[in-house]
Amino acid sequence: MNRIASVIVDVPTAQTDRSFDYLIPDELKDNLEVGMRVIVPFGNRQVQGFVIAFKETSTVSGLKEIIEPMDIEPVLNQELLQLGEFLANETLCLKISAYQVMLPPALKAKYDKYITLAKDREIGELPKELEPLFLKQKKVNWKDAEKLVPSSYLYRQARAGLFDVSYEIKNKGNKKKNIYYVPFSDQAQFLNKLNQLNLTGKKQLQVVNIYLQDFAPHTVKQIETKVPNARSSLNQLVSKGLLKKEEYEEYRDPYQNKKFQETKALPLTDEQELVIKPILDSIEHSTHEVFLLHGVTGSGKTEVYLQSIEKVMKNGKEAIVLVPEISLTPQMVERFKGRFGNKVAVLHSGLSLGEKYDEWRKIQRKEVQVVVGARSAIFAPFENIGIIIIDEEHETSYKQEDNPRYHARDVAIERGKNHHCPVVLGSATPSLESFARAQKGVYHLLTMQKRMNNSQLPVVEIVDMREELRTGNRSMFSTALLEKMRLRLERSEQIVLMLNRRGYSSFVMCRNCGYVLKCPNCDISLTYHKVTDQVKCHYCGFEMRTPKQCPECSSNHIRFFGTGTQKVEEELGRILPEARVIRMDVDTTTRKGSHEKLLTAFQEKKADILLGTQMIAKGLDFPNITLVGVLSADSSLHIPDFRSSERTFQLLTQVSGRAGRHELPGEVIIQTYTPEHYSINFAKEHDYLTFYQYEMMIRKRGQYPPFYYLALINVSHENLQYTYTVIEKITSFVRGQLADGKGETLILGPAVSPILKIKNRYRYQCLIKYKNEPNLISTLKQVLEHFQEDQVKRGLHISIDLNPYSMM
DNA sequence: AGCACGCCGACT
DNA sequence: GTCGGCGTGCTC
Repeated sequence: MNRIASVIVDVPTAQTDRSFDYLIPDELKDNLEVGMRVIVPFGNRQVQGFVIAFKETSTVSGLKEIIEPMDIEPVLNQELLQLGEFLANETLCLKISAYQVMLPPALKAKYDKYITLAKDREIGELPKELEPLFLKQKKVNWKDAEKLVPSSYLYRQARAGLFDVSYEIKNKGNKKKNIYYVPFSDQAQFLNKLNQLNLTGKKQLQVVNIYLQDFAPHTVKQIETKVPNARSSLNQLVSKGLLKKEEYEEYRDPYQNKKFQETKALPLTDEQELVIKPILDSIEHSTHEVFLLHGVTGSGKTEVYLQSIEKVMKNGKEAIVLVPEISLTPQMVERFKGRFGNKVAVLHSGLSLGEKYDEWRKIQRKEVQVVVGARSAIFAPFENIGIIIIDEEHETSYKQEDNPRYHARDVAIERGKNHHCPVVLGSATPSLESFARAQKGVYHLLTMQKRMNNSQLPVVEIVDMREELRTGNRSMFSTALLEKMRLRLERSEQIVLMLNRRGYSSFVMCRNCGYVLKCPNCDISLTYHKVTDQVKCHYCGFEMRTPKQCPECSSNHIRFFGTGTQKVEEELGRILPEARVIRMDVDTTTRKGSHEKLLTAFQEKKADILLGTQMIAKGLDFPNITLVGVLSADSSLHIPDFRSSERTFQLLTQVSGRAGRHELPGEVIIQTYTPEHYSINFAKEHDYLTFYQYEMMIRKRGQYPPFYYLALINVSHENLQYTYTVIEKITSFVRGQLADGKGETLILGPAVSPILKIKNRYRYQCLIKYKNEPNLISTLKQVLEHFQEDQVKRGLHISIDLNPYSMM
């Protein structure tokens, strides 16, 4: 019984996207579980795989045996295995990719290829170049050998029998282990043994004294702080049987050096009471329900989350909290750690591979009950989830932009169903999709309209920059904004300035011939970065020295147009020299922890102005901010994407919410060249509902979500002609399979992607709009299958995104 | 993905 | 005739 295991192998292709059966060797029978990773023979090599099921018979004869398990306990539980199937179906990804995405990256298999000299062959038979390598070690990394001789030679000689080739799976995420010296047995026996031994060594006695005091495990390092060079004495005590050596797994705790202020549950406002009641009911009765918590900025959503989680923990269950890119909001971590202490694991992209692995292990070992994290934390391997919370549910970072292209919200709801628990989506500006569902009664809508501390929403003023230009103000600051900034500086209150464009200028043009510097790899103009005197491409990372002469006409009238954060910083230094400015954008926050450092500095009032891109719009809660300035609301408005109005509204509302959250009242200035735009005007009024209704009307007219579902097929290749041929074939195939025009399905394309070329690849797309299309998934799978070969051999990329969030 | 098998052209 | 090019198909 159970002699056979079904395994999904780590070979990411469509042809191998199914299970393969393997015999379980007798010695593994009791130690192998579903959900473990194993190493299996596949073809003539070894690969990693996931055991997804056991069975007694197989339709395949001549099964091979599993070589060995990689885990002591399963890394995926039953629910996650099933969730993988769900992901593969819903996002058209390979099963193996679905499973990989659920694990911390440290557990992803990496293979190394090695060659060894075959038996009865001599080193002398090797070419001279390889000799030193083989003299040093028996097993030589293929990549190292490849650097010295052509790989064709290696292949030929391997076939001819000079080398044996082997594969080794290297496990990146090594557990951080420490060796501890532990007193042998219990205290009585320890003393007993000590008396028998009659120790003479001075150092040994010193060491024993330490153990007599605390009777606890110590590392060599710890002992050596009291007894220098104690290593050999410790080892002697081990050989005498008084101590024993043990390896303990040690966690790298990224927050270990930080003190968290302990907090208690705060009394809830009437609104909060009203809102939390149905959530607590759902927790109590273990019913799955999706709540949309719509609360204005500063209305105290977090306290509702915290107290819901408290209830869940009291019931002995676990909680998952998703926060958009958490490193952005250390304040959030603080609140959770402060309330729940070491019961919280934190997972986000700012951690190292090892740190992520350690946090994940705490979850796996049930040492924590709460996980706070970015998107992928939705796969936390809990087994008894009592609530899932997604804060800032409208954030686009919850959608993963490469395979598997999943949305954390969908996964959360699926897991909520599995665990019969509530899912809470919170936002001041819910996505249209979610709010529409709440309106239809699919989600349970909960509303909070008042700010805590009785503070008022800030007064928002729109400044027409065309008017400014007419009155002769050519600076990037309107008179109104500048005046209000001066006032804040006088009163030593703080200012937040947002400009959604990094770098110095947005494009570089020759005034003589009109030539604009473009990226050689992408269809995008280059951005000037003054600090390094370089021009950079923000899509592929291309950078070069700024040319002194125009590459087209050789004139030296090269000028910089448009405004980025760097230029604003420079300008601020000129017009408000007394102001201390912190600039925060991708360029100043790449280093680990730099983000937090900048924010802390601002919090400690070491600066008057925080200037940044949209990354400063979220989550900041500093009482001293009384002015928010949006330098140009237009940059996010004119992106060719049907969601650009929604994003602009969300961004403006979020950033406005940074002002006047506490005692001091806040003010917001929005500068724009299109002051009549509805996104800007409804944001000014803090009127989500009217914005929602207006935008819904536009979506209905444009046949966009939430009225239609979308599927986007994107094709890219180095050759323009070939790319077009492929997308044309795909589009006409899809037209034939789906009810184009007949039912409520519309197929648009082929069309050029909004950015024709990125990283030297031309891009075309086809957009499918549908309401109910039972053939969709199978049709798209056929597309992928049909072009599978071209993808491998000709370097064609086809991506299919169901419910895309970026049309680029 | 990685590898064997197998069918065609250019050489000892 | 044979070596080696890379198109095709398979991996429990």
